[in-house]
Amino acid sequence: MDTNTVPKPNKVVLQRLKGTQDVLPLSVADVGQPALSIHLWQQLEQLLHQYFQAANYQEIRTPSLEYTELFARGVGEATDIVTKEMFTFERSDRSLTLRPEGTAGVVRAFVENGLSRQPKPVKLYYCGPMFRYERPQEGRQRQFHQVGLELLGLDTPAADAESILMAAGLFRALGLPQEAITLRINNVGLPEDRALFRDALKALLFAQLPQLCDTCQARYEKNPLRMLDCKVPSCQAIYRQDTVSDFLRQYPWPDSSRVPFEQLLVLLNEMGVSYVHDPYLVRGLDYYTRTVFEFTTDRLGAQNAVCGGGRYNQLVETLGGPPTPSVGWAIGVERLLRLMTPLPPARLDVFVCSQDIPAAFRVAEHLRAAGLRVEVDLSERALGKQLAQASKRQARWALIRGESEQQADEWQLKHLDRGTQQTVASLPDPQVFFAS
RNA sequence: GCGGGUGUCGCCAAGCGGUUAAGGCCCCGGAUUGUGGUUCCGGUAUACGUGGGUUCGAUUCCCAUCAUCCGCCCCA
Repeated sequence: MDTNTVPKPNKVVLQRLKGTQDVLPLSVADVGQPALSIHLWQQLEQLLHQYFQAANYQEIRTPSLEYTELFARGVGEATDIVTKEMFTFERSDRSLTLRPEGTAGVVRAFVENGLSRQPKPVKLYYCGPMFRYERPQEGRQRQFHQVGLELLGLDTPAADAESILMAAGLFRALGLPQEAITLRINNVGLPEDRALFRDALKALLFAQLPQLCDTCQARYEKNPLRMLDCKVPSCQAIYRQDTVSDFLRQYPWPDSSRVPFEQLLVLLNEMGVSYVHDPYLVRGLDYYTRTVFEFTTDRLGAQNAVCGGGRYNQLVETLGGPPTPSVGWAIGVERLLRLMTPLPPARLDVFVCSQDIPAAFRVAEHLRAAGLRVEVDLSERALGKQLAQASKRQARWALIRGESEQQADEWQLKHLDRGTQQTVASLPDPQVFFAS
């Protein structure tokens, strides 16, 4: 470091934090650009609430800030998220963290507010910002958003199936091309069974341990299943050899870990949901039991996961609640938005050009009450200028009032696409005059 | 944390050692003191990311730094 270089006070405080985004409105003319717009966001949100509520899921909103301990215990002490990706700070000798994912907070609220006493299953969904301290790149931000579903209090193949169907159905409802999305699914067993599975896997790989990368060697001790997720080619070569692959595919899981998963696959087949049973699929969060799944796409660059989830039968207990087997998933909203096709935005119906401001406000209120989108020109400029504004804003109609109209208490109604114009009353009938 | 690319007005973008640092879009005004979308004219702006170095002279070359984008890792 060059010690005689004194960094000058800069504009940093006036900039967005790295990895955060402003979501901006786009004008009608801008739509079609790939930029993330508030317009597309609203399109998603509107459909989202309707979609979940149609299946009787209730929205839950939990704080963005929680005690650090919640995530340490909920997500898992050894996970990447907890060890290196959390925004954590100290306040009044408590450690606080901006939530890196949604499930832990939802489960905390479920326990704290006694939702565990409601009839099971409790069906919840959420949508909100999450925070992870990572290097930003395409499809990855430090503040991003997730839509999540949690189905609490039931351990049936049907519950797993519904959660997956809800995700797949949401993609369909949002108009995503089906061929762009792949469902991958796997069984990681119940904890007590997974311990044996893990030991068996370690025994199988023991001989090749020296050939594995450093990360894999560390995972061999701490979290052997995550080894399978390794991207290093030399490691993958080892994991993909027949002995390992056959082991994964043919591992004799006890009935309690195996049967419900097989029933789930039958249900998915029955429902015509296509999936890939990927024995190498493992997930980075510690709380999953038995079913894990992921929806991936090939259209988003390196960040190919759009939805991840699975069953978590012990998390609620871990966080101090009664035994509550549950299943859930989360979708990355920004990634989802990039797969969506924007609808044409609603167009401005009426632009009111007048220097008689009270009359302009009155007619605007009148027409808005009928559901029209109406804007009043506030510039007090010449009518020609105001009309130019009407065009720039791509309004369908302009209501024009100059001196003579003010005398007669009427408006000139101009259809801006056709150029036709007629005289209307001071409060024209929306049904009659703004029909087409 | 580790690689690679890129930084010139709000946006796009020329200049690549000596320029009043082009041009286009947007915005504002005028032609048109009451009628738009076309056209013509004019106008606003702390624009060369920041700090050093080389040089008589740096937007241009070198170094560092910051920001941003893409990739690794990880995840949604």
